[in-house]
Amino acid sequence: MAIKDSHTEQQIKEAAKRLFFKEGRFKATTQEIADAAGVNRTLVNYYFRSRDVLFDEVLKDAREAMTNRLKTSVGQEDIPFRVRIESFIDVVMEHSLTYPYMDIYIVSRMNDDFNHESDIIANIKKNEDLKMFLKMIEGEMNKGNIEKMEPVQFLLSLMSLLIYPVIIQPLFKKVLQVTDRQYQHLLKERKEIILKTLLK
Amino acid sequence: MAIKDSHTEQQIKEAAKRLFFKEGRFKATTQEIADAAGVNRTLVNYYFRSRDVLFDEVLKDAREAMTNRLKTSVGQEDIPFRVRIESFIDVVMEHSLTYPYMDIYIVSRMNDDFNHESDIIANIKKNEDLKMFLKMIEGEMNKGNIEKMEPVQFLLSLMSLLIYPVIIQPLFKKVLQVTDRQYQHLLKERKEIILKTLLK
DNA sequence: ATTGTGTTTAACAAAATTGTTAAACAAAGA
DNA sequence: TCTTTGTTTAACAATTTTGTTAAACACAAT
Repeated sequence: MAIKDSHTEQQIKEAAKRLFFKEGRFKATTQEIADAAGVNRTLVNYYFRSRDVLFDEVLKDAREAMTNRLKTSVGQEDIPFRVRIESFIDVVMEHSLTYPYMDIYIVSRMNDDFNHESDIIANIKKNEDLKMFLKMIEGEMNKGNIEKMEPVQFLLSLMSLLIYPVIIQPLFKKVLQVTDRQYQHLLKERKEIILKTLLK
Repeated sequence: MAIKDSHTEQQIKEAAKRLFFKEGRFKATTQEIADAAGVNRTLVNYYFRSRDVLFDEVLKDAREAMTNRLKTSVGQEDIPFRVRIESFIDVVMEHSLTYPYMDIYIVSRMNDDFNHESDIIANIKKNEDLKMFLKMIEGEMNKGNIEKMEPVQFLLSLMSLLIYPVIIQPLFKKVLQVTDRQYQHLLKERKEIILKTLLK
């Protein structure tokens, strides 16, 4: 076997993640993915059985990477709440800039997939880390550090403020008539704004 | 000519809006649209030349409807800022609940359409109403009613808090393990939360 | 050198999707 | 009634997309 090329599978995955999650090419074909990876299209079917399986695998990968990054930074013990939130913002913001369309693509696939064929999507569920995070938020509310509300609402607001400006970027650049540079600048400023907005 | 059926075109449009913007079926085929409208598929091509033209027309319709609703409520003269914002929230929230995926679908189409074939998308631009709205926000910042920042950032936050929770609904219902009823309840509560969050 | 294993390719088949054409149809007006 | 106009349908053609198969290939181990 050709050891040098054992990374073909990885190249295909990378290309798929790029097209699906980064460039938001929701209907990228196997041909386009193969082209982006610089390989023969048949290899997509050789390594992954179908386009859907490929999608599910890269989705699983990307979600796991995300979860791990959150665990090792936000999940640390004995750090003050504010630092934890800052950490959360950093990780999610970076992830969101790398793969802006990941979550939206999941939603899009959920909407298409009314037969519930995807195990990966079927297995998305509340995990312990999330429960802990929500508990922590609740604690801060009781301490009076955050406005009181359902902890889930705080999480919703936080995620909204972080992710929406990134996914809506192409449209807002036109609507607001700002250049790419200007918009990137706006995004960078958002961490401080989000902190001020949510942690008064 | 059959007067009774002059609404066929409208039925197709309604079905398209429903599938594209409400149900988030991004890759809905002309057949699916025709089925949803209860008409023969060929009629889609008869009334609209192609799927893309149909998309552009319903997009144009939906955006115009939205703009008009904003104009007649938010755009009124001599109303206090807070009422104006409340009005904005009401209109955008209602629109977002009716057509959650509209903006995202536009973005998705912009990402696909690197040849810039769509006039409707090409013609999206900053309008006077938006400029006025941003000016008004700036004014309130100077009066000290809102945290000072780029007015555009305020708009971004406002839109994020309003729209993201709606589009991410299918995913978050799974992640948070809440029922549809519970999530709808969360969404209803958001108006107050957004007001408290942004207009301290 | 040859065998075996995993990789890559081209050729093929099947299905899905789109758009066109020509004929059938329905109703209104001459 | 007959003609005209606009609507609807079925049949067709073209294209795109997917997935399979079998052969070619490369390399490692024997």
